[in-house]
Amino acid sequence: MSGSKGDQDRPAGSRARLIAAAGRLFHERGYAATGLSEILAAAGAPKGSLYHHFPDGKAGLAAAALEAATDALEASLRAEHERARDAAGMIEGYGALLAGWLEASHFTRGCPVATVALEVTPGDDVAALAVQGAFARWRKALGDAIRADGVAPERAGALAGFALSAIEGALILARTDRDSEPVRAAAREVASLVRAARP
Amino acid sequence: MSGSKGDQDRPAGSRARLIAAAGRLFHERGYAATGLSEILAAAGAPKGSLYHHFPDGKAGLAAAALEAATDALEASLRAEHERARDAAGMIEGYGALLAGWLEASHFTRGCPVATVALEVTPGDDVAALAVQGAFARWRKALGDAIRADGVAPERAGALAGFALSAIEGALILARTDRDSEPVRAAAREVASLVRAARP
DNA sequence: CCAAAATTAGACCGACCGGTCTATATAATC
DNA sequence: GATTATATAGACCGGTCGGTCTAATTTTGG
Repeated sequence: MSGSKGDQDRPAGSRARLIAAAGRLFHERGYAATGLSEILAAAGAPKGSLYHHFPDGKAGLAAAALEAATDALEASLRAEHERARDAAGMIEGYGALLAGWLEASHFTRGCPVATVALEVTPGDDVAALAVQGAFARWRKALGDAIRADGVAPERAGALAGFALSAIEGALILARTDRDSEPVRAAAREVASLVRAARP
Repeated sequence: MSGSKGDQDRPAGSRARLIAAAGRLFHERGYAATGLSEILAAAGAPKGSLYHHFPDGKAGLAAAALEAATDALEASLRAEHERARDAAGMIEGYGALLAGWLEASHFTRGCPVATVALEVTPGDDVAALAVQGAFARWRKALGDAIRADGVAPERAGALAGFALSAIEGALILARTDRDSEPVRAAAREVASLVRAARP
């Protein structure tokens, strides 16, 4: 093969196509509402491939898709931090980015993790951990950036959590109202709080 | 019967029991993940009753459950406004209320509307409208309270939307982390913003 | 008391669910 | 080129899905 194992080749291995298709469908419709047959059809793969690459079936595929989405979003967040000078600018820029993605998907894709997060039931340990981990990583990335601005660690942690809350919530409202303004507004409000917390 | 049509009697008519059971299950697990058979079993009603009271089946039942939940939450919000003196106090009190409910349900019930909101697909017009309406009503209730404090209407509207975003997002994080602190924290942050906006 | 309406009851339906399994094809390794 | 992993392919399974339909029962109104 042209790439190393785990990389997605341009013609795309079926494993990568399955993750991509599952990610998109879970993102838009949710976990329970998405059938394996839809995923298979979207990925152009037979069932055998799915259970070869993901012995745990739908749940394993979801875990992989969740992790991929988390990686991508965390990378975007950190990239946005490098682009902007400070944490406040990062947050505003990230809000704009998310708002743009939401519009581009015609308001069908908000936060890929939240969709699954609300379907997790006590007992779904794998999914619960994946979702928890995703939020924890974003919170850490946000906290790192805010602390780098000289904000007191305790206040920085609180602001990171609050920023995450506000943006997650705004994504839901924006998706529902088919209007990305709430996301940009939330980012602006939070950025303003972060600026006020700087020494 | 002891009550007028539409009221839920104490022994409870099957219509009311269906709405209650559906509300609870959709709230905890989501729409797609909840089967009719579970709802029927929880309500102790046969299928005939469901399709008699809700000719549109699962979707109609969900709409009714969503409306009931919205009514209850809006009433709580307005009651909290009467209890507290001002909008900021109302928001903090409401955050505490939501946090308490989340804990009481062992972190299985966050926002009943958000769960369904994220499963709505373009074409689900009834559900989309119900969800949109729920958020709009809460936003209005929040805005009314903030305006009553003398905050400029434009700023009050923005703060109401932001408050809703923050609390909705916090409910997701709190449910995921099994820790209600994000909800109280979000309410505190928003309340502080509202106080700062007063004349 | 009886007819009419409202409600309950659940058997039944085709479609689809996620998952298993065997057979085949394609690559990698010797 | 033979052998062994790796991956593809899809028929097939029991179970459950949401929904329909007929019959029995209860309640209501005259």
